[in-house]
Amino acid sequence: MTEPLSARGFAWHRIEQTLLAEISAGSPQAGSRLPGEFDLAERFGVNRHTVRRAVGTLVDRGVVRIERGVGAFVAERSVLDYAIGRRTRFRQNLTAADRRPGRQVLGHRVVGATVLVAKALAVRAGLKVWDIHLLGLADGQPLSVGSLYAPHRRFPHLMEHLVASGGITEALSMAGVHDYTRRSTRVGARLPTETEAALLQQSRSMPVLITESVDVDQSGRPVTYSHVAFAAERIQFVVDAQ
Amino acid sequence: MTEPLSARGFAWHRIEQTLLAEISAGSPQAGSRLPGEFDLAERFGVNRHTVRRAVGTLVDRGVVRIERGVGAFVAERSVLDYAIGRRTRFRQNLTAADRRPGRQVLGHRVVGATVLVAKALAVRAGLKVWDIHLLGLADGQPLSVGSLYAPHRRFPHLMEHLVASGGITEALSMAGVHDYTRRSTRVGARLPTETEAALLQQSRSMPVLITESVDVDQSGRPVTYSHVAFAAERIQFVVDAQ
DNA sequence: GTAACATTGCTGTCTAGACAGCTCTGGGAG
DNA sequence: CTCCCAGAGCTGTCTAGACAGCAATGTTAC
Repeated sequence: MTEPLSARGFAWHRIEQTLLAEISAGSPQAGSRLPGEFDLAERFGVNRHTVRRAVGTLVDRGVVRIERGVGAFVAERSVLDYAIGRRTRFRQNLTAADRRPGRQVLGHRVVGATVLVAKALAVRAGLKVWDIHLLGLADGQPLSVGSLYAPHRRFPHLMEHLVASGGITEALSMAGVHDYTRRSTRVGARLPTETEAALLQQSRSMPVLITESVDVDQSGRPVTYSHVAFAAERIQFVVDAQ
Repeated sequence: MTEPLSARGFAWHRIEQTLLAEISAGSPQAGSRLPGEFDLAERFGVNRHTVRRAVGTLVDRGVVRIERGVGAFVAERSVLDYAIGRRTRFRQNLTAADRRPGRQVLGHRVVGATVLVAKALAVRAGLKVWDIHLLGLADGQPLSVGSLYAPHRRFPHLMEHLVASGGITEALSMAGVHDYTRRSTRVGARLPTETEAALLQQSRSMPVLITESVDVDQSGRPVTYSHVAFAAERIQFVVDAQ
């Protein structure tokens, strides 16, 4: 919910800060359960709804995770370093961090390129392109979700290759593109849509990092364009000078 | 507040969707005022608090902006493209986008380098370093807030130079570093702290993009280390292959 | 032993009302 | 004419209570 800057001094804010301090101090350990709403209300001498307000902001911050009908738990997390550079590869990045990579095709279709996609792929608007909806996993946990666009004419069997090999690099290789490099990446952040939050299994109030990227083949010709949302609480991008 | 995935079907969710659709359709134009809480409550046949829940989620999404004592307004925004590369410069990026750049020193002190800062600057932990708290402005509106770290021994008069010139590039030049390049940048996203939200004049539920960067001089020696939070709703990073 | 059921404890939604605090506006005092 | 202040209109906080819905537990019937 909205949290004005004048929040200091209000009961719910005081309770939020107290709980936050206790969690930081390790009193309710990561993963363990918080007292119930009625217990907390009694402890702080306020109504249950005021406690709900305080705990709600902690959920928004990602400090606390709530299971309906069960209780509130202190959240736990770990952040992945994801290198962005000329040779950005999902699989490579994850194995480098000792995480088990996973790809899942959520759906695919052939559509006319929008102006944005067409510009990125350097084709004319309306040209048939693949739109492959992909989920990226790290150790089985969802990490990214987004669309991969590629010209259908140049890669008519891309989906079959993708299904057969399981990796994008491999699928492109089967299609004759044995090497590709990242030409540009745009990075932004926003709150996720309902669908994104559900697929990433994260709260709607935790941000997602948005990347829009173009990969080109050895001759500099655009091969794929990707629009991907990453769970910001589980990832961090690293841009090194090349 | 927390928004479970089973939200569909509840009154507040229905109201949220209805208002969202109307805003998307342009009925309450960007910048214009929404009806008051009592009016909306009457219109949807619910209690005022249920309307507040719905509007609150729209505020969290950045669709609506609330001014206390006045009313709720449809938010409007514009996103700045900010290039991240070897020659990343705040002033340059802004003037390239035809925005008026501004810097404001919020405070400065000399501290012992933490392990993190020491590692970035390639000095021993505990060495005296500048910690200059800076606010970055675009057309007078706050865009970024963060700390700039630099070895105090090498740049004893950095603050004076910064005040005299107003720019980091200029201040470093006066200290003998006539050119520097970005060695690495880490990009992440999270929700802002209370202070950050206040300084950036944004909602606590809108994400900030976090960059940690190291600039090096021509000999490759680290010059400055920066930890900066950008208002994600007003900026987008562009990483181009160099 | 096991499957179906009822109970218990918890979170989620909604209503109703009271009061505080902020912003703007209009009227009166100077 | 200007300044100040009261009031109107609005959002923010908190209380109180009711009921729905979910999950785990224990109990009963087979």
